[in-house]
Amino acid sequence: MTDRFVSNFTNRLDAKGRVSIPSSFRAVLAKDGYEGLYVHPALDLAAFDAGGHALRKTIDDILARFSPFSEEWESLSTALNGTSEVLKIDPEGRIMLSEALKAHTGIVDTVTFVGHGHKFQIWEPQRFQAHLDAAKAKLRDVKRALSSQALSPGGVAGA
Amino acid sequence: MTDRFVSNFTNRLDAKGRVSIPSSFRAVLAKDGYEGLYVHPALDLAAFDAGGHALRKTIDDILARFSPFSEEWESLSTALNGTSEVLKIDPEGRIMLSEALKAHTGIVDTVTFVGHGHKFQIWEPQRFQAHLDAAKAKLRDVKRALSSQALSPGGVAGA
DNA sequence: TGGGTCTTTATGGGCGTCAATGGAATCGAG
DNA sequence: CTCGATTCCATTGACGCCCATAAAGACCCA
Repeated sequence: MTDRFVSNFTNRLDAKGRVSIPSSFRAVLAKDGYEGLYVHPALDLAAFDAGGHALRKTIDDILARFSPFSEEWESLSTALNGTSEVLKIDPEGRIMLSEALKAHTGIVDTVTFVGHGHKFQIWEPQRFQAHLDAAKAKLRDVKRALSSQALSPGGVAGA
Repeated sequence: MTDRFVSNFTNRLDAKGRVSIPSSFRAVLAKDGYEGLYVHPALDLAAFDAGGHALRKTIDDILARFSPFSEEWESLSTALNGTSEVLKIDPEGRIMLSEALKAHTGIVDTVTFVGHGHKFQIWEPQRFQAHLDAAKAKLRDVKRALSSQALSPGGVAGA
């Protein structure tokens, strides 16, 4: 139960710009053992990816698929490594959002944390809602494709 | 007998918004061994799917088909991981329904639990009744198709 | 088979604990 | 000394855990 980021939570920034990481996410991070919170802008989205060692590993794995001299490697590494930050987590489990993070996400005074298994994302609530609606539509398509192959997520139960 | 969710039960929410998971379902969950109750909205139904490891695995399997950081992975994970929740089960076998769950299902003060083998569904009783009627009508069609099909090999299309 | 009892399950409520948040105090670099 | 950052303490409300009760059913026995 405490080894994956799931669900979504919306918390408020206080006057100093601090915001609490949801308790269940903190539990996952504690297990992961990373010092601080590793974050980088999500590719093509107005969100940040966040996590610990598990997230770092997926980044390294992705980069390992390309030759270190290729253009793909260069641009991916720039996006994933070059613009990442490590946010400090205070004793109450709060973080301070950098200006870059707020600018990229459009966050003003409310933050939505979205679980993605090995990582989670940081969104401005309204933008997340829009993104979620789009994702649901996409899931419908994929589900239709998959169900013709006898594997369905939330549809008819097999036996 | 205790490894599949079967039958349906209707229980009431108490003043604190708690509701008892049917005893026979608790027995299945205990066997599954998952900590808490894993739930996510059914895509095209006003219901939630609920279960343990078995349900969780169907989601992981779907995501495993895509590469992390791909657009497909992102949106599927948003819809699946981002809207899943892990509800705590109290010592009496009760859960608290989240606001998201109540909103999606239309549940106010009564809940219907419906067994689906490896998972079960959570419904607002009236809506479930309507859904059941529709399912029965559909079943008649399937039976008719089956009987007029005599004994030829091959499968019957799913829902 | 009928009656009585014990067990289980659903449900209600009290209370302590923790999480989210706010603000004060402390620290450190310039 | 001052500003910003970091840690420490306080508040409030939600939630988890404990115990109580009622109703239903299982079980036992004559």
